[in-house]
Amino acid sequence: MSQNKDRRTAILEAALGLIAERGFHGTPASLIAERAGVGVGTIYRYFRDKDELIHAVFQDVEKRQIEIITRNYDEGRPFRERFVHLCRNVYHCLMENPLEFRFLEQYFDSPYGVEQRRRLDNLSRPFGRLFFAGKGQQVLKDVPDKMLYSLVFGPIAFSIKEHNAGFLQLDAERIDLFIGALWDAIRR
Amino acid sequence: MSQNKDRRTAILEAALGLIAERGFHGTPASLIAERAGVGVGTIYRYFRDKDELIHAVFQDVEKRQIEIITRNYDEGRPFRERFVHLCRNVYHCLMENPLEFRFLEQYFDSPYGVEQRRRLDNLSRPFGRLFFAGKGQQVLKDVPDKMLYSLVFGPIAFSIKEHNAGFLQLDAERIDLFIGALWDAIRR
DNA sequence: TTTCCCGGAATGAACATTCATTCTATGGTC
DNA sequence: GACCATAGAATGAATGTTCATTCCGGGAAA
Repeated sequence: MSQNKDRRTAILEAALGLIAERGFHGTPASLIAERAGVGVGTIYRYFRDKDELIHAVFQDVEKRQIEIITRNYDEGRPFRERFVHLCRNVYHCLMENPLEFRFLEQYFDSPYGVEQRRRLDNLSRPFGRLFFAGKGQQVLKDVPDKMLYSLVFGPIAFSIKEHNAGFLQLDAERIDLFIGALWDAIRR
Repeated sequence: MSQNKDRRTAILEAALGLIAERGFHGTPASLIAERAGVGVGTIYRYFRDKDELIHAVFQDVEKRQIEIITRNYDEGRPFRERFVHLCRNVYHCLMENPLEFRFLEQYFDSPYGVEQRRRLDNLSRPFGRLFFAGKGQQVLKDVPDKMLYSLVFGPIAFSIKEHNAGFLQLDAERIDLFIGALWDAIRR
């Protein structure tokens, strides 16, 4: 019973790690099976085919991320404070698990993820509410939400890539510096 | 003589288009040959293997982009004006050729492009000089160049993706609105 | 015994790459 | 000009490899 759960999880984790490291190309089912400590055939007991496996990995990752992003989030706090909190959480959860980040990168920019592009909205729903309120209170620039998303997520994703590639050291202080700049970009 | 040039070019263009549309996976050499109006074997006359072809496509695209970005660029103009000019050109050249943009996206976020990540520096060298001057004159935030890059290229890339996916209409006016926000993010 | 789950060898499809052969262009000879 | 010889480019069928997926023998649980 929990054996099932464990195997499935092992396969998902192996796939996540391998795909993050080697891309979709470079990770044959045989490798996934090997790292998961499982026979090749077993993969097909849990997932119809490789595509289904990959989408399952995505959903798994997404679920965890949403959980982290909204952790300790209090809609009652002042506006800027909420923004900083959310951004910190985003940085946190993307930097904490570089594997997940690399997987998401690949996923969204590949045919797999194109259909799911809208799902980004899930990740950013709390931001959506924040932006709505902010525009209403004339705190934020009065531009389409998508523009605000771009101004916030664009730099975050870009900077984490640079960080992971070793070109930019991102410590807590730098991150707050960044978030300050993001705020400057979206504030009225 | 120019026949050679033409064939090579035809192969590069076919590869660019197909990879942009279908990803690295989905484009076998046979398809590239077919679209280029060329025998499969011919590809291997011009490129050692598929990897070399893909890197060649990248270099080709990069060259054209640099040319466009620095077009009509006058280092003598005032600071903010230069910034706006460069940003407009970046938007312009990335939006003008969605195929090239999609190719670059895939390339950079795949094992192919990781080793070339540094090359982004080529694309952004004029920005580098701008940032250096701007920090010296205390016009820009005194943070690492990579942070400034992230604050500028991150939103640009992100917003163009949204545009290409049909979620955000980007006309000249919007673009200038964007560039204004980018400026707010990096200015002191 | 029956049922269910595993592993991993076996299968076949999809590809990248090669290479024997066919073309084409050039220039020398009459 | 007509003819031929040669070099080197182009071709695509053939090859070998790499997978995703299937299948079957074996063993654990019931």
